[in-house]
Amino acid sequence: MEENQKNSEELLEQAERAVINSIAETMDLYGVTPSIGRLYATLYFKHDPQTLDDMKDELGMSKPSMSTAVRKLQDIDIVKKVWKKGTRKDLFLAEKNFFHYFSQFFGDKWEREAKLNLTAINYAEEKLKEILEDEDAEEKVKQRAEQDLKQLAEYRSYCHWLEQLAQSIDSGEIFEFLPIEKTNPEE
Amino acid sequence: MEENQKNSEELLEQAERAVINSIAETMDLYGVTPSIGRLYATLYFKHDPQTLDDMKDELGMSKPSMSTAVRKLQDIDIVKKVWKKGTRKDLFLAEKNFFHYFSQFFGDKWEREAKLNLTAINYAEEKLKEILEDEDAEEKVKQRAEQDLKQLAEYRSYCHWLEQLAQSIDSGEIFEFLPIEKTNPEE
DNA sequence: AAATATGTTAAAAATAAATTTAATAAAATA
DNA sequence: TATTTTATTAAATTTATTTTTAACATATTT
Repeated sequence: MEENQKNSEELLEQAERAVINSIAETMDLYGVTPSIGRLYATLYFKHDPQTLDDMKDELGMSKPSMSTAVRKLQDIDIVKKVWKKGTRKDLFLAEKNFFHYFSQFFGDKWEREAKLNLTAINYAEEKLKEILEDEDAEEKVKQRAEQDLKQLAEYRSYCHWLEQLAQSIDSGEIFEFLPIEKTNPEE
Repeated sequence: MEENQKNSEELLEQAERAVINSIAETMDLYGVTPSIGRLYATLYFKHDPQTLDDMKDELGMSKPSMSTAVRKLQDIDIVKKVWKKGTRKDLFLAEKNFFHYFSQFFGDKWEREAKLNLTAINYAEEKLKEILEDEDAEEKVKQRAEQDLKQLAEYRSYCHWLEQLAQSIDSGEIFEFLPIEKTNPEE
């Protein structure tokens, strides 16, 4: 029985460890460093809020590292500070809903990308049209301006599409097109 | 007239420069360094294929840098090597369809993320179920195993959803839900 | 108010990534 | 086949990022 208890704990450890590793490995996609990814993955399996000291012991890193890492995770809204009576230390809990995270992250990124590029495209189109309207401009330059304008029109389409996508994720509309399915185990 | 020709060229330069800067700035989203992003942005406005020497002159960097940068861009399929009679130097042309790029990039990333995590989730679920079936396991451990299983079921849903999304982008189905619109200028 | 506990900022150190120069390899011309 | 041109790899350098140690600030307890 002693034996078995030990075994169960080991199994639990193995199970969690496997998922922690894969989360940490894939989290670079969301713009966090491996260490910060690993911190999040570790918190993902904590069902009670953790202190900075807990984290530093768990990961074998310094406390300032934990402090900055956890702030980064708060910035991207996947870790929250919680309050508990009687504790002086700050306590943190991981947001476990990946959809929330996904939406936030890509929504922001795509919106930023679209906005920035659309601004540049608008500016460029203005200049290029000036060239086309200038009777004294060299033919070669005019041709190139025209070619650029054609290209930029396509780019504009793409930016607008990105905005649409971001918006449909933000509003949740996308889940009408691609519903979230409660899936059954074993693939 | 001399004056005006000069002016048109300047306008063209300004127009292209603005878009090059914004592309370079947003391209980190697609996992390339600023330099490589800038190289792509520069190639985006070249209507004739460019040699490594062209690029190195344009960006003021070394040839080996251009060589590795252009290979990276080939890897992610947004630059193609082209062949032209009579030239000994390699020639490269930018893929200008951003949808193509978007699909490729996120499709791959999301598929990889989903696959890797699903593998870990499957492994973990197996172990956790073993714990639940073990009569000698401590109650505390069993409870935690159950909690983990619940969490992982949600995570599995997310991974499957990601796979769906990747697939619908890959197949183009997503464009039925979010059509690409030919947009008109000035926002 | 002094002592202690906690978290954060700043400087320093360590690590990793990007870039260049130099060396090598491969291909093309003479 | 020797020479030249072009591209790539390897080593060295530079630059940027991450992490730590040490100093500081803030709050809490005694």
